[in-house]
Amino acid sequence: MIRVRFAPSPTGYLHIGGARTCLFNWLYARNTGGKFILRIEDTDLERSKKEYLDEILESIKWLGMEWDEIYYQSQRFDLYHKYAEKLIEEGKAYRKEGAVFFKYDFETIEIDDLIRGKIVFKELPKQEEVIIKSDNSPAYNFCCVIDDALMRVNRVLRGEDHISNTPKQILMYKGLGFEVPQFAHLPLILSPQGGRLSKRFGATSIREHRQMGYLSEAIINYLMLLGWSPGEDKEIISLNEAKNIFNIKDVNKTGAAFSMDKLNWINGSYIRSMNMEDLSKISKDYLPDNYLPSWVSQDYYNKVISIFQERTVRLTDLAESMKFCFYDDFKYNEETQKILDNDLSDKINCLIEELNNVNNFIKEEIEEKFRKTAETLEVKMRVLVHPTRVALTGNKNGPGLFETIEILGKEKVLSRLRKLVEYWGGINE
RNA sequence: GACCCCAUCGUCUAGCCCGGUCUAGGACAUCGCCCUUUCACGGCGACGACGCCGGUUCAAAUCCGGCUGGGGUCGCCA
Repeated sequence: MIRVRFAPSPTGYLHIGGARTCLFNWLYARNTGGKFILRIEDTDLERSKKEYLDEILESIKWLGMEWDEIYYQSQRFDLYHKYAEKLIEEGKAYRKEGAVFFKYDFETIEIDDLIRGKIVFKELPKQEEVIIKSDNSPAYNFCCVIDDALMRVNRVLRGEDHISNTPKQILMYKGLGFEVPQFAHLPLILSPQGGRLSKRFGATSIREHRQMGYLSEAIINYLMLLGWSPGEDKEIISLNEAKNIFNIKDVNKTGAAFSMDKLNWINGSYIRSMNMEDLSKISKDYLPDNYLPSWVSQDYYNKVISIFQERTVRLTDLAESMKFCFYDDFKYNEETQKILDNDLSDKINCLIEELNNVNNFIKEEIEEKFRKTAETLEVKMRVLVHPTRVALTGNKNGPGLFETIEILGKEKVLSRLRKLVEYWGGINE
């Protein structure tokens, strides 16, 4: 049975790269019917924080993954010390400057990487490696080897940045008398410019992306596409579908640059495909406190959401774009004012009258009235449409005007149109 | 600098393992057209890549070598 693990260190929030490593481990385990282990590498007591730990666990779950076993290195210090003692007794390690060093002889090391094939190290920069630090805490490479061996991890999938750790670790496996697992080094996720994904590039944590209005399905979908392809020109794919066809052999070797544009596209695509109930519910998590006036009914809210659904890229966009549906007190801005340069009071007054006569206030009837009015006044539809949109929404573009009118309702529509006429009156005085 | 990894459109990729089906396919982005009351969605189209040099071969994006370029690691961090 295949046993893989994701081993985050709770010294920061779960970032994009970590999430992708976690994802590929998860996919590999689920595809093969193996086990997915989570190991918290909290040996750095100084930098490890409970806050980070909680967030990492939360993010993994939020992304839709679950683990079969979880371990904490901070609870296993005795174990590491025991093995260190054993190595000392066997003459494979020694104490020096208050620390314990593992010593190894120069030796050619071969890694048979599942993704890269054979990797050969002809020499190593050092002949010793700290395994117990002078403050008595165990060092990374040592814990990693002991845990992977004891947890019976037989496939180690990790970032390419760990390739250079691998020969040291193999030497430790051998020194400890453990069986060496198979390794697979995943390509790195690079910044949009191609360099290292770091602070320079705005948001790196999953948490931040969630806060920015990205859906977990979109993030996970996008991450999957970085270094792996489901084939058949498929781009939108769920975690569940992916787990059925994932194969470690199909993973690329090349680093992949992170593209916000593509993530945005995928996110929009998922938003568009959501059902009303789900979108309505989740969208509320992204509204500022006390954003919705008390008079707003669920039915009205849903209708509003429905006209914005196909033009929403991130859930956080909604609060701003929907504003005119809940508030009357918007101003015509500089850009929209240009559309109101011509005083069309007479024409808009006709329109007000016509709309006032609509009994069944639905978009078909409303459109009908618009066409009729335009025809009577011998003007193009656009002459009426554009100023009306500005009067009703404050913006020069947005959802279809007739459905917007239907949703706003006769009362709001007429009062906002009258306000426009007043505005023109004010200018002319 | 040493060691290691990588190399197809601007970006993510398909194809490469098993050479001919590739005048290299798809997606994002960009641009244009259509739909249309605007934006968006959708549809159609354009732009756009096998890094370079050698070798093997009747034939190379595909195999081999070198070069160049990019990336990673060189912590008593993980």
